[in-house]
Amino acid sequence: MTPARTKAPIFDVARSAGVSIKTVSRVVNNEPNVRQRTRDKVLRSVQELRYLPNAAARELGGKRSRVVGLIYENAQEFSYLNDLFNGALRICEPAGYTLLLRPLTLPDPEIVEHIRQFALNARVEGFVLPAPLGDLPEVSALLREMKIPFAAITPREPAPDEINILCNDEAASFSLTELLVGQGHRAIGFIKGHPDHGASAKRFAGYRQALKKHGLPYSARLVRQGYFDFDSGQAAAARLLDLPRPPSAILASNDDMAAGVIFEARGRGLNVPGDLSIAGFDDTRFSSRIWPPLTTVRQPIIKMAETAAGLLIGKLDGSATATPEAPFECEVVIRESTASLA
Amino acid sequence: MTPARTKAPIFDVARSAGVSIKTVSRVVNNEPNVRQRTRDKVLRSVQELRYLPNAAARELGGKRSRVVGLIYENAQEFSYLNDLFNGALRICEPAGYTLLLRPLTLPDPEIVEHIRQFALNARVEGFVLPAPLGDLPEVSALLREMKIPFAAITPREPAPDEINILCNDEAASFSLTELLVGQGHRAIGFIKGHPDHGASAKRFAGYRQALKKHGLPYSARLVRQGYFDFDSGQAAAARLLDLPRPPSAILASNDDMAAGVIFEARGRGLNVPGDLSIAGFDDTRFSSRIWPPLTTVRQPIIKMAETAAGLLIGKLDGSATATPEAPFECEVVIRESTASLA
DNA sequence: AGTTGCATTGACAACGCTGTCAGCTTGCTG
DNA sequence: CAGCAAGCTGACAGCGTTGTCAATGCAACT
Repeated sequence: MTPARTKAPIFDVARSAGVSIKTVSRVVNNEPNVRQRTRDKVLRSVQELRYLPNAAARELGGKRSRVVGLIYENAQEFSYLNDLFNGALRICEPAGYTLLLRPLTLPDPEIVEHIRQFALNARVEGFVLPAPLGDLPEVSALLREMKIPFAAITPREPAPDEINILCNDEAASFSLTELLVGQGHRAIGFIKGHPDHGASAKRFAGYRQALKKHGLPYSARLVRQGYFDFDSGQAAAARLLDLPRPPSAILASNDDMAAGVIFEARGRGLNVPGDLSIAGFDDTRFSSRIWPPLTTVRQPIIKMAETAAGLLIGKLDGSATATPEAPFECEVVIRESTASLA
Repeated sequence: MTPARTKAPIFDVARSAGVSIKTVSRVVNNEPNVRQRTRDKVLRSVQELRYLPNAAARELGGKRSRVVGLIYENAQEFSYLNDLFNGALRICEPAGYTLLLRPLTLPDPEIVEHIRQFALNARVEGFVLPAPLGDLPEVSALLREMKIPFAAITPREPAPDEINILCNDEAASFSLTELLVGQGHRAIGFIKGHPDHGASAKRFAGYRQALKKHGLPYSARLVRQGYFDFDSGQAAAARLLDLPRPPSAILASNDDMAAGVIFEARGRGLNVPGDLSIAGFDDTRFSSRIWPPLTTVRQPIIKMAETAAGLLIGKLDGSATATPEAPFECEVVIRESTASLA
């Protein structure tokens, strides 16, 4: 008894549409050189039979895995990662791409090997590189060597031939500083972000420019290095508040550090914003939920991730459109952690 | 000119080891019936040539995709998701499985269709179902229909033939309540969690039991329904604090809601813990970073996820070991949001 | 009508594994 | 020492696509 197997799904579609499997393949992959009438016929059969191409066979036959990798620093703010993932997924899924996540613990002396293994194992065709990964020279060198294109999100220095997603951190920082100046603050402390992140330098630059514009003196005393984490924010705040003439406002380069500043301030019995105004960056999930709710800057991360994934997929699909893309706009969110100087 | 192609990687290994490709396949897949000497020879060649099996070919030939799906409610606490993912990944990766994430927005009338599509597209072989997904009957029905095994994490009602990862929420809630009682609190408010989550009922039960044990009257006035989110916590707190004789302590069924309670308390000028003690559940990233740091309960989520993934893979690989698995232990973390009644 | 050239289509061989099954070895048993 | 079962190994046929290339159709030309 010969089993009445129907060879493969694609055969069924081909038979039902009265064409060859190759033509079905062409239609499914949106290739040119198929008459409209034929295309319609095939499409109808595809729908009718709920045909779903077998990804494994596709990859084996066609050398394309349709896998996009998103590698990230595991210490990153979760809400940032979540937005990143959701944004990228929103583009990848409908485009028929699989989005694969891979956390990395930095610093990692073997990062190159880790990424290489991941790329090989998962047959990653293109990477989304959120900060600070886009700034690690060994990483971009590896990807270039492996000929895997990538989209860097807010890298410090945009790589010339790659996709870069930027946002106007500097302008946002400028605005935030101006806000504090407008509230009468004269001694404004600043906590820098992690030096490996592209955003850190930009945020600092915006701060300095705003001071300059308003004729306020820049004082290195009022600037401390932080590392984007809560503890470093708290430590930096402690040192700023220990100053003989402490600042009346502190600008932290992200919300985690700003939360650390609030923590430290409250620990000292200081009233926020009465005694000390505090602002951060990123508009984290908890920014609006700690007390007092944090004045901060919101990046359109979801949109940025969508754009990154979209451009990357465009490149992979060959429908390229290289892109200078204007930087994305950040938005200052004013809440209750900042107030006019009494 | 015939290109001197070496057929396929596995051929090279076979040649180098002086065996057939089938034997290489056996060794790589850890199948039985290979002499130790042969196995060693092959393994040596594998290492030497850095052989990496082609996943697509493997899937096409063998009908196994080695993909584990992790679907989750997008509104979940990020740190919870992060732990979940990292835990599961820690097991999947070395085992040669790919872990695929898929957020779901609940409630979703088309959830079944969404999961079906995901399972089909990604050829998912097994699912990890964190709460509350393990409790949706349509979801488990679908997976059973598709014959896809799953591991449910803290489901309300463990499914008989599936893998269930539990933890002793009830005991932890009991301890937490006892702690407050021990601090002299007599009127202890309770904010329930989302009714769809298995943990909610257990946490509530632990609270009641502790009251009972210590001879404190149970009062429905002091219990409010919440939904695990900040806002519902704040709203519930508002109603509890509006009571003619408000509680001196509030136990919220998770940290997000506890943060809402703190927020509400501070908004009313109440001193925490001086005027009101507050405790939560989950030991979220921010639990220790808000002011005051939160007394809470920590679940070993990473371990739970590891176990879930491990058991699931065991089932998929056929090296099953069905598992009654004792529930995991939660740990009460005492911080500064709770204090003795003055 | 015969040509030319391009658009359209199909036949068929990969792609790199695993499953099946038959064949060869071993080690025991009687 | 034949006989047999169990252990081990390899040949070969898929698996469901896509790439290649040859064949065909068709319109616009001579």
